[in-house]
Amino acid sequence: MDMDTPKKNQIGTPVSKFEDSPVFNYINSLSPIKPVKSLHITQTFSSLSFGSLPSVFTSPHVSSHKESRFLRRYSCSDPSKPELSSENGNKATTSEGIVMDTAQLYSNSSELHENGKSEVNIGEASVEPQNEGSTFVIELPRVLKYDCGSPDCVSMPSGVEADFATDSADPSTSLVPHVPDVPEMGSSDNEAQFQELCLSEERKQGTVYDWESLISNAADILIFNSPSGTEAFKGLIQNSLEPVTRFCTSFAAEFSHNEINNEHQMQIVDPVSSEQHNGEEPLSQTGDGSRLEDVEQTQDRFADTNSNRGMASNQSEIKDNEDKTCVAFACKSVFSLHRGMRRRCLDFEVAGARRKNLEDGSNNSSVSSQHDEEITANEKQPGFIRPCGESSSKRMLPGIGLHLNALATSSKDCKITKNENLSSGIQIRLPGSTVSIHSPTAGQEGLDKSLIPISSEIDNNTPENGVQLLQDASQAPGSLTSEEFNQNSPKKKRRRLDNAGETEGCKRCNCKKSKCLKLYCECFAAGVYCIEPCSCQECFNKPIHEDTVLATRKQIESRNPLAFAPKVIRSSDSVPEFGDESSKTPASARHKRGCNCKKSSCLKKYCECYQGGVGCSISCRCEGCKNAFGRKDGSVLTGTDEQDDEEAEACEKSLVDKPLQKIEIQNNEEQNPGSSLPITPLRISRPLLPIPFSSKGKPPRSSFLTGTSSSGLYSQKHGKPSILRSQPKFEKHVQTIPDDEMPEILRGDGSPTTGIKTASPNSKRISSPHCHFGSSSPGRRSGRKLILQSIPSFPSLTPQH
DNA sequence: GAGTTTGAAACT
DNA sequence: CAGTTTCAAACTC
Repeated sequence: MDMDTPKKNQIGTPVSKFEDSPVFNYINSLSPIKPVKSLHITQTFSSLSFGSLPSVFTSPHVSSHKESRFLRRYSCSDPSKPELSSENGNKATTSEGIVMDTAQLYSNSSELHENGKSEVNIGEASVEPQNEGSTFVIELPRVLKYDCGSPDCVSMPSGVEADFATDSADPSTSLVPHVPDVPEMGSSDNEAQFQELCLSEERKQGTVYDWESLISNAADILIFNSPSGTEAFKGLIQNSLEPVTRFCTSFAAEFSHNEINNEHQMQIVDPVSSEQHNGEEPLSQTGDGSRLEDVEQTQDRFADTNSNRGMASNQSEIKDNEDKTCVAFACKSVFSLHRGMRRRCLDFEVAGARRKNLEDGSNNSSVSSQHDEEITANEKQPGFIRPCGESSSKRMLPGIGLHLNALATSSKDCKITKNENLSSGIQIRLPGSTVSIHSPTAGQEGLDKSLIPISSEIDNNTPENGVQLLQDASQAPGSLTSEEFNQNSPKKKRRRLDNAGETEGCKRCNCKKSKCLKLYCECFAAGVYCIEPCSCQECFNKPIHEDTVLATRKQIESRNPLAFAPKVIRSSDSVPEFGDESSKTPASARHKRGCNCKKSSCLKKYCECYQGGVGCSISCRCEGCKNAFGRKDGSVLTGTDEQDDEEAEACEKSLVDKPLQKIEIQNNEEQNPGSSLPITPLRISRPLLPIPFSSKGKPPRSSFLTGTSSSGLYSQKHGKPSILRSQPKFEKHVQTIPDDEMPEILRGDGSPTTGIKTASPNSKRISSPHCHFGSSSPGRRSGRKLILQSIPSFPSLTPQH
């Protein structure tokens, strides 16, 4: 809970920044009109949200005509899109001028990017140069909105929230601030869109919550601004049971709201864009049915554009049922929120079960109920999380912190998920989808579908997904990831299977003598109870022996307070996802204690650093370190060109994969240090990879959440709060550097390695291009824009993975 | 699936 | 803190 408040606070600060920014002022000055529009928006928003929504639900296709908008919207915040569209359409009728403008803006922006099709543009991440205010403005607002909503987004969200609150008063202002941010977030509109898409889920989570809260209570709107993001989430969760309509409505309202604002801004900013829109407007304004089609088309386009990436699945889902999408969004949001909780297991199996459940009776309620149950369970179980078998979510919460490490180590799951995310360019969203998977929300078909593919990917790279995954892997930096993903080898298969099992339940242990009461046991170390899949003997790590488990845990902690803390600590950079993230990023994730490898050259999972997807640091005592994620020397694989390339790829990929791990890693405290620490680009880069997730938002969050709870189990008690924490943490990370060790480690990492023992020549790290983020860590913000631009579409897609 | 290797965890 | 033992995962065959 507390965590949430900090986030909000942080958010608030960003907003202020925007307002303070000259750009913001300029915009304000420009927009006398804006206020009026804003008014409309707000009005429409409220009215639409409530009134229009029902219709939307009834007719899923209500989507607005303006495909471009929707596309973006879909891309950005998929679930809400339909609703929004519908609402937008309504709004359009009501306030045609505004709506049209927005549509034009979108279209224009798209045209600007590519002469034509907004979709294409959307798909394309690039277009940095385009930056004409119009384009950016359009997308940005969305992004901002989404970001705003999402707790994850530190800067952005905060800004958004603030804007949101302010919007009621001055939409223009809110918009303005966003614009500047947008460029940072995504160099181009497309990128922004992608990011939005990717992040959308995560953001959605946050946003959704906010929206819901808004819907439920007008006062809730204020909530955005209010620090109590957590509350909003809770409300969402609880509300999840409530008719999805609220979500939809809320989404629609928000979207309309955002769109309107954007439109206004856009218009103000670019008269030209408005003109272009005018030409397009007629189309967009077509009846609602057209809107639906448009939406679908846009989605399709999206899918097409992103098909290579693997987005299609998600989009298809959306297409399937707009209403469902609404629900899905809600679910996703909920899931995303819970991700951290569940993440521990990331159990695909569980997810599948959940999916099934969702499908069967899939209902938000189910989800919420699950969450509730989980929560309750968590509360009941002080320390440990149940294994996958049990309510994974519950487990996740408590044990997340520990699990994170373990999970990270187990990276398999994480990687898989990451891959998945990556695989679907838009896929980035996939993460969300993955989330959805986990989430009980599965009620939605779309979600289910997404989930299924994902699962398939996870299990085996299913043809579709698999291909994508492969591609992704190829694309993805992480040579490692590719390896893991590709794992067609029997072993790999095993792992997958195991992972599947693990993911289902989490990791499986095979303890024979430790009774699963020592850190030897991954389950115990992760703060999770052993479950069926475990092959352990004489296991005491079960709820039945809760007392024993807790007592043992205490003992171990008394010896080493950080024994259950995530082994891998990420720098806050990773967290910063949002726009900044990439730029900020160079997350320097490091192993807390460092490894002591002598024969594995830190190239095998024997090495905890490698297993955790992080580079070795000064703290490592390894010999002949060749850690692909970064050598303790500080050189990141630079030594070998291959490695470099791989690293570069890996950076992105690994980031994708690692994000989970990284997520895991982060304890609030620990994270902070990392942020502060200068990161070696290479190391950071990969570690940063996770950050991309952050950009994607969800993964990081969950990870963060999980990670945040250094003592996942215990943290679980706080459960939700932990999630909230996670978000705040990101921001905080940078600022705060709580942990003793972590910071040091990170620092050590950041600093060129002393190469204590390493026999290998320590080559200075070569800041691999991929590491962009990492390099920029110090001056994150300043570099953001550059980074975004520099970032390949791929990264942007994944939203930083 | 059995056996080996490896390095962390635990112990002294 | 260093050295040794124990342990279970990772890996190989």
